[in-house]
Amino acid sequence: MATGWWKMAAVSDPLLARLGSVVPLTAEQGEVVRRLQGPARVVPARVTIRSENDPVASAYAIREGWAFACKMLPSGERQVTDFFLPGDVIGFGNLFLKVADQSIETITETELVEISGPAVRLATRQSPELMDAFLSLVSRERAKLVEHLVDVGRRNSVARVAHLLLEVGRRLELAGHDARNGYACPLSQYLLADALGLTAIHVNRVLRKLRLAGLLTFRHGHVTFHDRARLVELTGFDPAYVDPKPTVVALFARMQTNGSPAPHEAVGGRRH
Amino acid sequence: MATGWWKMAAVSDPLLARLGSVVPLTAEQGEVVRRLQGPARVVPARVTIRSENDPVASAYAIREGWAFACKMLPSGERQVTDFFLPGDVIGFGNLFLKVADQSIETITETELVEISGPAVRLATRQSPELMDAFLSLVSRERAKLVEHLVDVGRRNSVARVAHLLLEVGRRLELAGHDARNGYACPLSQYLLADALGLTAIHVNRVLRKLRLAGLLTFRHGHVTFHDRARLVELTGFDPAYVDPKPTVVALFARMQTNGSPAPHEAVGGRRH
DNA sequence: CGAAACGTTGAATGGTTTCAACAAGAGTGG
DNA sequence: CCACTCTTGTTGAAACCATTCAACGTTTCG
Repeated sequence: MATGWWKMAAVSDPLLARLGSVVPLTAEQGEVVRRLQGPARVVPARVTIRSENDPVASAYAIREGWAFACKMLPSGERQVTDFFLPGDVIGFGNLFLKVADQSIETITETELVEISGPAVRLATRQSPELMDAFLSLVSRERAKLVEHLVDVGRRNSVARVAHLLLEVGRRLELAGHDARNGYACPLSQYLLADALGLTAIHVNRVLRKLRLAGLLTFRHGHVTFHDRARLVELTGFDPAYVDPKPTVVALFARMQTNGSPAPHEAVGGRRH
Repeated sequence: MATGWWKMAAVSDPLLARLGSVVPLTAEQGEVVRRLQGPARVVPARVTIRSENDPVASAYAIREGWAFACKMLPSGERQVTDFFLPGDVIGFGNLFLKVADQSIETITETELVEISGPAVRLATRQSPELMDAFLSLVSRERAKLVEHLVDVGRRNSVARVAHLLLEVGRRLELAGHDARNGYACPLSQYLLADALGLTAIHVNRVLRKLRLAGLLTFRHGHVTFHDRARLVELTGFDPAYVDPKPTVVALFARMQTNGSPAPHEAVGGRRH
């Protein structure tokens, strides 16, 4: 962390914060969550934390720094599937696979906490609330993936780049950083390219276009939004899929007390 | 089902089959699984079973027919995120979101069973084995999504189309159909295009190219593989992500009996 | 039969990549 | 501290791939 320009305030317990944002947890449950985690560990930049096909025994919480998940193709190309920001909890979706289907690598120096998979499994069995919170995180991971697929499949390169930078900004805001008008961003144009299905060269040109259009500037590791309204319009960015929603738990609870465990309403008949 | 040419033998209980392929279930647990499901219902082709932003109260199992999940963009374009085949269980990944993040529509006439979300939730709380099986299905959904993202982001159009057709073939095989050399396939070129981030017109040209290259033929609703080896080489297709693996359960069980609930091994130090 | 969805083809256009080259910044070791 | 290297950023020109527009054939279904 020689330069440290991208450094941000570390959350004391990211996992607890994330789970708690979904379901209110008692002090006792908070203690259980704390015990799922190993000691904090500092990993240098550009280190592979876990490789594809490695056995999966843990998830991770990032207290500080940036990382990403990717998959390599036989041809040597790579597809970045997700970026991980300070405060993010990662790898829950892999926890029930025998081997990891993606690698995880650090971008900057990163302080992370290992979360024991088996311990998570035990805890969720003992506490339904924890299971709900846990499943919520998995759902969020999935929702991000779906949005990413839409991005790559059906948006043009300008909207693609802008959309990703808006998403990252929104996620930083949710983690308590002020990213409304911009943020420090250690993502290289190569990483952006591999996430968005473009070449780094083209990402460069797209960034120039965005800059000349007065929409946003991404230079020297800093993203600045110049015209948020037009950016949102251009990309169709809707932060719903990253914002922490109260889970469906409330709904479930209501249904149970109504004594109607299996409602089979008629299937809709809309035609397209 | 006027023509019925694509009709296939319906599985008696797809949900039970899928869960059972992951974790061995007792007769008692099988009975619980059976009670999660509503009556079978036949839905015509081209019907929206569930729309984006609808509240999520159930998942579905397809006894027969094909369906797909998609997301619409403000521009009116759509991104197909997954196809659902006979025997597939769908929508588990959405079960813990408040509202659906994707629509689900039938392609052919479809016979499906509704699976009550609240009932699933209760069942998984009472039976750890069911929870494992349930989480495994969610993981598989996620793995398919990741592979799809790689497809759209980093494969050329020819490999993209071929890869999707290989995947569908493999999934049909796993469901007990003989699809080694080909299969009946009701997917239109428009659907393929919206799944793969291409235009229908271009999909048409790509299919011609594949046909002329002697690799595969997709015409009149039937896919035929002419040179599987070269197709696999061309696409880098590795069915691991669709094949039902024994869950990580065995591993977990071993760790628990070792009395080591939270192993925090050193993080790997590989550099890229 | 007629309508609607799906498939097919050509020609022109435009977006993206490729290749090649060079500039700028960050980190390393003498 | 400077020279060196490595990574990242930047630009131009040519080649390529995919889309668009427009038209027509085919199949399916009411």
